[in-house]
Amino acid sequence: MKIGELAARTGASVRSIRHYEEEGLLRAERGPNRYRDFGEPAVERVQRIRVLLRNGFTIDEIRSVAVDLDDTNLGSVCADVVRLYVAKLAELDARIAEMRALQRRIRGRLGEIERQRTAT
Amino acid sequence: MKIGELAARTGASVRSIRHYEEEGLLRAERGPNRYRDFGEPAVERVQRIRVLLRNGFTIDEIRSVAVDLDDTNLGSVCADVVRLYVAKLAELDARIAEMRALQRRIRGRLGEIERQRTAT
DNA sequence: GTAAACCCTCACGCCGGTGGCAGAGTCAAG
DNA sequence: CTTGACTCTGCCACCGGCGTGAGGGTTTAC
Repeated sequence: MKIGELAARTGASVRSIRHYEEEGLLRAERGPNRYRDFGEPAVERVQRIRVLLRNGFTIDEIRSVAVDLDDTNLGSVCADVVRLYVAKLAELDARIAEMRALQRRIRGRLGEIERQRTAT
Repeated sequence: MKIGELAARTGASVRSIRHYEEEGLLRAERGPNRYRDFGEPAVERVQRIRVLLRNGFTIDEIRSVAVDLDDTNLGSVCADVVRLYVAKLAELDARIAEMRALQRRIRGRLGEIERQRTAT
């Protein structure tokens, strides 16, 4: 499929997809007209890349776990990848805890505002 | 306190703190020697700014809820602030759910790697 | 056969910093 | 009274993950 279709099906912008390819996270065939041609698995691959990006992985880190982006090729990861995963799990724990605390603060604040609005 | 101490106590860089002040998130007295002079509450204020930044608020948004950064001055927020808070709560919900799903995926992957390592 | 829609590359801009540098003032200790 | 650590303003440049636009080629639909 061409880049526009991949963009539409993943929610990523065309620009982002080109960026992922430039950065080596994604591979594309090229026809005689230099257009990128992506296979079906690229859809899930892009979605997974975006989930990782939203949650604290950098492009470089994603490249290092690239083998895990497809469901083929399971196995054959090095100790570095394992260490990265373990570190990211801890990071995610911390971020989740922080977000929860922030939610509590905001909810508390909204409650106060509501009480103030009602109590007059 | 002077900017260096505030930086040390909050973990923010001196540069960042100047940036927050320029952006109007933070106020500082100035002595006769143009040095910034922060009060004790600035410590918590900077920490709160950083929590918000890490969790999806932009500088502009933080400025708009600036009145809520201190524990004084509660009350007198406009409807825009309430809308922002409500939207951010939903965003945080989504982000937390996604992070949990990602954790599950990573844990699953780590489990597979472990099984593979053990089963040979 | 032409207009719209798509694709290409190149290259600059944004945000929330972070760093560095210059040139200068200030403060505390020896 | 000097030395070193700190502070000030102002500027320029970098990062990542894109957005945006220029200037061009290709494909598709009428």
